[in-house]
Amino acid sequence: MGRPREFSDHAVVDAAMEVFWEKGYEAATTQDLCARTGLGRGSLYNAFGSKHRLYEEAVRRYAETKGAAQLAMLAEPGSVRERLREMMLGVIDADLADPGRRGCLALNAATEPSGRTGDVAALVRRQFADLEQELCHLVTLGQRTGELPADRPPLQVARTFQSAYYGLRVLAKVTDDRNALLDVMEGALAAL
Amino acid sequence: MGRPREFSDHAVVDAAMEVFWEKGYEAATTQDLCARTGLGRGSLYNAFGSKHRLYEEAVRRYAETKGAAQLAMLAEPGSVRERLREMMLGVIDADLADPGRRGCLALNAATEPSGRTGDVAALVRRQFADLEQELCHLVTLGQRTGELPADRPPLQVARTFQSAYYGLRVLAKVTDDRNALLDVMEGALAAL
DNA sequence: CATTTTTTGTACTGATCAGTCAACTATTTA
DNA sequence: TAAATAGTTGACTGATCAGTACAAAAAATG
Repeated sequence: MGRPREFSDHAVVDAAMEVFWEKGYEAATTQDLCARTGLGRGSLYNAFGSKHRLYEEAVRRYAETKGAAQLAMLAEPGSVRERLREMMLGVIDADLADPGRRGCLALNAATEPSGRTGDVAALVRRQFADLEQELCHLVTLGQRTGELPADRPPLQVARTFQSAYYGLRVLAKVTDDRNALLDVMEGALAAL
Repeated sequence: MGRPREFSDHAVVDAAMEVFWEKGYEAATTQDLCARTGLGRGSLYNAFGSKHRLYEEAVRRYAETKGAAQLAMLAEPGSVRERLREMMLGVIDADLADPGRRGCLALNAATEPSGRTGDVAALVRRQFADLEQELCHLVTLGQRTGELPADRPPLQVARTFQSAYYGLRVLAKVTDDRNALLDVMEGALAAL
């Protein structure tokens, strides 16, 4: 009861996510957030309490949308190598095409001091763990079907691939050298 | 001529480096920098001009000290695998032992928006390139001596290893799971 | 010793920060 | 329609920000 909200929570968190994604937590101002979300200060604080709580929501939303989409992509049909190649190629193209070089919000949050404690860190950990699990599942599958050599523990292989993947996204932050990124991809696939 | 400085530039930049390393660029305040360096605002600004210029100096200093030390470690005697294992083990131990989880300053700079443009980005790029080159040299050496299989381009192998290395440092930011980090190491070494 | 040059310490600046508050508006409920 | 409830608005707060101004202090130069 009472006056209804004039905005959709999802849309507002999506907008806030964009701000944090572009600027990081520290550099994002509440003014930026108001401008992008279209909300006044009062509404923003009434709905989310603080800049940091909104940040948590944004990271959560990132996991629910972008993170989930990536996991879904990995679950599509095709050989294991094809799917992993698809994922990395998609990231290379997306990162290089983005003039703001925002990269991966979860990775950004992991690196920024503000995201290394409390709820944000927990969200990031979970997102990392989800990817690890999906990759491990894929490697296990590939080993079972004979597509991949089965001489090494799937979890180890998955974790190494995941590391190469995050390293790739770090490199993509500062380099324009597509060939370097493609080398990372080829090497990571060859290491399976 | 004129009054001599009461401080050593190196010592001051070292102190500033610690601040930026712990807090990142945005969250580090000029007050933090004054407190840690022991300089007054006047001296700091007279000597370095701005917070951002001091940041540049700090990143440069990081490359000159920590970065160079790491490259030197890779050049020590021992088999290629031994040296690479040493490097990763050292990083795992160091990162997990650091309560502040500062990680690698160059990597932090690469992900923070402030470090993705201008001189700081150039410094980070160079540091990445230096490591790539040293790794490539090591792989080439290993392939020549027969320690490593020579069926893949050394540069590709080096780049993939480098990516896994940076990914490792990202993971170490949010996880305490030493086994997960060791898996990354073992997998990266197995992929050589 | 007086002048020049540079550093140092500190008080100060305007801007901007995250967050608050009270008046006002819109809706539900009785 | 009147009371209750919740959302919106924009001005406001004190704190803190990066950076500056300036006078005092310390050295070099003549």
